[in-house]
Amino acid sequence: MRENQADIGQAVKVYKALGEPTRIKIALLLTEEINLCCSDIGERLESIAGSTLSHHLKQLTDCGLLNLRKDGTYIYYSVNRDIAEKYAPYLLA
Amino acid sequence: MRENQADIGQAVKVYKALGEPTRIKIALLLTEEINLCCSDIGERLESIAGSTLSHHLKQLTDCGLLNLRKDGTYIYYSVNRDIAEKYAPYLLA
DNA sequence: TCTTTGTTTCGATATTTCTAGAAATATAAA
DNA sequence: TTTATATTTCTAGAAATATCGAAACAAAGA
Repeated sequence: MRENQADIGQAVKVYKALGEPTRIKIALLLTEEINLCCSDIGERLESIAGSTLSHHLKQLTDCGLLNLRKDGTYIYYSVNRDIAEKYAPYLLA
Repeated sequence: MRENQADIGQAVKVYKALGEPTRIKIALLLTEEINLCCSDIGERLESIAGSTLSHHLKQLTDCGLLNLRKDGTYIYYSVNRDIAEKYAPYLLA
């Protein structure tokens, strides 16, 4: 097997995160607009419960694809470009 | 939204296919060795039922990531490099 | 034709995932 | 402190997915 088999675990997580319509929309959204917080993202999607959105954002951050920055009550999300370029540059195209 | 939102459907399918350990192993396997048939792939994975393998291969081909070539009783699989490069060049690295 | 080998389909079960509401936590502002 | 807003956690039901064994299908060869 090749050396990149080593981090197949992260690859699976990243692809699993992107293999769901709502989450890939979030990822694409964050490549267009930076500095969106959880509720901003919720407004740009159609009718999604906050708890559901939180669940999706957790998967996207857990796999390393999204960075977060806390600012008071808000949490701002952004795409980790290194991870996106490595696994899914399609997002940045 | 951006123009690449158009084929988000295929992107979701590709990433869903790759977001599972067995399937990403199959994809990586096929970037190393070409001309493997279903049972060859089965031998290189550990204890997987033929029906399960068939199910995984179907998802990988349905999303466009794998090509297949029938030759008599055998079906040989290969990675579709255009699709891999577009969505997951990580596979070819 | 019969047999063997390779692959898929079917049926069933176990597990995972998606989704949302309610409750909890955190921070800021009145 | 009380209130309001932002986000997460808990819980549960519904839907999707993974897995396998058995049966079916397909092609090759004896």
